[in-house]
Amino acid sequence: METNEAVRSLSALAQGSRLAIFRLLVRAGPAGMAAGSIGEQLELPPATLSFHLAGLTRAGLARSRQEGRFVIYSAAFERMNDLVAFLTTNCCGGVSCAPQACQPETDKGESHEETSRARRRA
Amino acid sequence: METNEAVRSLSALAQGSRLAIFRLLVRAGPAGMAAGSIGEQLELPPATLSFHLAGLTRAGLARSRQEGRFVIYSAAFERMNDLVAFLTTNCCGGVSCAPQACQPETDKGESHEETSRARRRA
DNA sequence: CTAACGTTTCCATTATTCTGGAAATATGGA
DNA sequence: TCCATATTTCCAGAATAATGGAAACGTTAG
Repeated sequence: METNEAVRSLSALAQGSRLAIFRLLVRAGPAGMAAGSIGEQLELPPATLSFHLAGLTRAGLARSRQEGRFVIYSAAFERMNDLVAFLTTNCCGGVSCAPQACQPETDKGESHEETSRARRRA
Repeated sequence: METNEAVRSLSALAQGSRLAIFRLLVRAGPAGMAAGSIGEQLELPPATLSFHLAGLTRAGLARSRQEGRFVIYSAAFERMNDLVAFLTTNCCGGVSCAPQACQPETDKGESHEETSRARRRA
């Protein structure tokens, strides 16, 4: 993922309504949700909702498909994963520091070697 | 992690210079980097750099410690991990959809079927 | 065709953020 | 003490983003 794409995606998520919309779509899975349902659930007026949905779409984090009279929005999971990877790559210089294991000087009695192997399952 | 915290963190990352700074710090690991080195590497004037470092710090994504005449900044890995978790939780309704496995209709072929069912293990 | 519904566009107002020069503030050394 | 170096604060101009009412647009059913 390129830096500019990442900035666009992060900008899209850096706003209360859009973040709420995105998380709703993440929950909804590939099936997605109609624009109206989203607006109803989050209590957003149509114009505002549409503005934010357009933002998420422009950022590549959501897609839409027409289904009858409804427009169904769904999260772009692949893009979300790319973004997460972009943020965590080369964590600690790439040396034995799986993302979930990055815990700097925060705690006291932790070892310094045991986390070298990545645990990809959460 | 709370929504407002997430928005603050995402806002902090949603800007080219700050994203670059953060990734530099992620690479640097817990050792961190002096403010000056960051500015040098990214060619940012002092005022601009300080502005963005303050932003990252306010957002909880970086911390600073004084070391002699230098101020050393380092990434707050724990916060970064919280943020990633926040974005990916309840992916696909929580049904057997580990973050890295969320791949909806990404491929060239479209799938307009009801994919509300979980895919076991990608 | 017409009516009804769902969604988007238009628009103006308001609010927030980015930028960087210059000056102020810390820190350590001579 | 005084100087050099490192970083932050002050400031203000320029740019960008959020909001929501009203109207326009698309789609389907009757």
